[in-house]
Amino acid sequence: MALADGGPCGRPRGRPRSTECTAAILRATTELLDERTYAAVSIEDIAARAGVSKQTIYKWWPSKAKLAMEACAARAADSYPIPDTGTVEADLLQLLREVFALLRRGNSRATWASLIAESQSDPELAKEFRETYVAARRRIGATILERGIARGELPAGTDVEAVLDLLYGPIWYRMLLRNGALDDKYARFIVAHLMPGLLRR
Amino acid sequence: MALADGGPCGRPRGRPRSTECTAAILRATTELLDERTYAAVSIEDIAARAGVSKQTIYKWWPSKAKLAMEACAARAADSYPIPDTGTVEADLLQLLREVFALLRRGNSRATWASLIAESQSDPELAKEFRETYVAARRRIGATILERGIARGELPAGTDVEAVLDLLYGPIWYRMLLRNGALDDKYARFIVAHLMPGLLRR
Amino acid sequence: MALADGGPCGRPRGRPRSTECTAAILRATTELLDERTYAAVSIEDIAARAGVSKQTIYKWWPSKAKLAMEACAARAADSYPIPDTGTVEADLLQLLREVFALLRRGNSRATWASLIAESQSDPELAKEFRETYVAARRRIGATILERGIARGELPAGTDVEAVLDLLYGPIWYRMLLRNGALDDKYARFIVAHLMPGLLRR
Amino acid sequence: MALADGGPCGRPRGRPRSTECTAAILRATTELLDERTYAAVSIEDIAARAGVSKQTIYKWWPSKAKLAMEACAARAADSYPIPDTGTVEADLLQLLREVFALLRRGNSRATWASLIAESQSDPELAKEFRETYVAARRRIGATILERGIARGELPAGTDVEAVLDLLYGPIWYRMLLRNGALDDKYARFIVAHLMPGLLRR
DNA sequence: CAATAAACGAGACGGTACGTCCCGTCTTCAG
DNA sequence: CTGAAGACGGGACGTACCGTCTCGTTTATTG
Repeated sequence: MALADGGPCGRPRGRPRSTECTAAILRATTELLDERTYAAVSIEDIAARAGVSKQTIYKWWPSKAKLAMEACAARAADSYPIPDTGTVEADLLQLLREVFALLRRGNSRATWASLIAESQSDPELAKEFRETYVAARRRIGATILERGIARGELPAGTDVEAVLDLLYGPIWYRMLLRNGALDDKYARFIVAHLMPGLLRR
Repeated sequence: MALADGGPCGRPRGRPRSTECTAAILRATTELLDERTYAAVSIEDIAARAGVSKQTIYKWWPSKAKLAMEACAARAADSYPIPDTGTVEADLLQLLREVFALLRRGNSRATWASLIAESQSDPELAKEFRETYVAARRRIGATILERGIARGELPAGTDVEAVLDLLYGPIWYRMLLRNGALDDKYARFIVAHLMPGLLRR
Repeated sequence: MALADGGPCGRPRGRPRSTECTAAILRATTELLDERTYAAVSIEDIAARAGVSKQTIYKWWPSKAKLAMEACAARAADSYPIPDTGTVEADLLQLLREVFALLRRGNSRATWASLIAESQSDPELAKEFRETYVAARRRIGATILERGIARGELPAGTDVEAVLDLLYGPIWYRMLLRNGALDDKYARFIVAHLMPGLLRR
Repeated sequence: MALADGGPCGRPRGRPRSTECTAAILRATTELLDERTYAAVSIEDIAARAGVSKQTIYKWWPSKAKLAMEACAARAADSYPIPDTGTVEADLLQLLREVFALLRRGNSRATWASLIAESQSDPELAKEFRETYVAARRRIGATILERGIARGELPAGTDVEAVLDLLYGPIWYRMLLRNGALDDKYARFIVAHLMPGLLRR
């Protein structure tokens, strides 16, 4: 029991993975993605910027997409807490504002868009994208809605998953297809139009 | 006026553009996009399949993306009429059903997704995408909403553009990020939850 | 007759192969092989020096070895005539002198050595090497010997092929294993010691 | 004596493990060189086969070539005695037969060829090759010739070194450039044609 | 009915990045 | 301290397409 704790196969052998390397690679990736579009960033560019050999990158990441995803996600690591103001409406509004703020950092918006695209032709990537990043954000929305149901604010039969699609959909739509503003006005509009359909009649 | 009819600068000289060629290229593109992912289809593949030289493709289309977009759009050419049942709710429902049906044809869904991705790093493409294809669909929704306003079903101050974001957003969201079903149930869910926020209080 | 002359399959289609390219590649190869060792010359170096893309090289030559062989052989293209002085001894002496002179040009000696090595692990290359370059030189020696036999200078039963091995062997030996001088003295020594074993008793 | 011989795990304070290592590395090298061409064997392959880390190899051998040379030479370690039959002709014949026999073992022939090639671009290796392996074999031939001179069979002024070139040259020539048989017939031919030029007139 | 001009097939070409292989060096840990 | 395990920087490999560029051929219109 105590021993098994150490990992799957005991002590690591050989030279340990360099944390500096990992950091340099992620940093270089983030920088380059902020400077240019995803498509214009090559693995060779990243290697050069990070002062690392290509092989080291290929050793730890299977593709540019996975690397970009990780680099992009690291930015959102200092995760915001789940809003809890007392009403579903205020909670959702705050949630949207935080999401918008995140997407405004650097080139995140365009990068995420490219990753979504990439994931259309890479099922493995799509899976990770959905299960790790999309799911994480949905869980926050789900918590808010479930609290609303528990509180009696929303009806018991609410289809939480589907409501989340209505909540998040408009964000990605503007971001990907319309190149529209993700601002406070839009956040308020979404919530204002969603609430009447949600509340107990 | 009468002269302008022939084209921008008089009569065409030389050998006219081969319609067979154009058709063969579009057909080959459609076929290949149905067989593989967008990323796995190269211009050289298309040329080979169409029995055409690369140059001929480059002559008429600036990029694989534009070509794919045209091939994909041709599928929706036999365009549905704007629904007009008498109520906004029924109109919107029918609209969504028609959109869903289109996206189920062949590999359209994945291809559109890839094009959206591509357009993130190609402003020219993004512009065309937005102005031609997205706008065309939005106009239908806008017409429905405006009729509702005229009819007094919806309040006069309705922000039509923003409402359309709420309407179309959830579709693309499921399609791109969730890989979820675009079925009748979803169409009804969207409309049902949207209406309370729209109707005159 | 007149038509068949044009080639195996009529007119060549598409853009014709650039003779400038071919020349530039061979020139670059020769230059680089004179500057450095065979092992230190990469296809990428050659491409860079020739101002040509790697692909163009790979299109026409299957390997660095074949390219080097061709470049090296081009140097000996202005081929010397078969000596014909009247005696086998004088003919062979002149032959050796000419061979030595060729091997002294640029870095030929080291390059041929590397090609011989390479051909040990590349049967295709070995075949070409033997059939094209080695055979061409042996043919000259064979002619000299056969004239000697016809003239009655050498016995009728002389094993020409084996004698050629005795003639050429010592050259390559000095060149490859001993790094010894290929000078006039050596040429005379070889011939002087070979003749007694050859002449009619 | 008997105890020390015992094996790898006899004495706790016994011989250092390095001899086992050395043996394993040489064995692996020999095996791999017999299975594939020199070029197709990498240091990493050898390390893997020997169950040894790369570093251990680099610690003792500066290059794959040196290692291969040693492994290849080890095969000839059970060195044949210098022939001494009474006549130069018979001695040389026996010498050639023994050399041929050695070169027929495993892949020796191809490996030596590759080493010769490698030595063209590695002066350090060339030096060792010449001074250690080539010289060792030449010394045997030299001894035979010098005995012949002492015996009065060969003239006093014989240029031993140059004669050795005539003797060994044809071997390597067949081996490297002609891929021809190294058989008894060839041995007899070489000696038979060499002798008339050597013997006192 | 030429002459002209564009469309077209074929394919060579310069270029960029790919993902892989192996080199030789390094860093850590076990015995 | 030796040696295994293996991470790392580096450099070349051979490949895949890109988009451009000649060519020769085909198919219209125009003088």
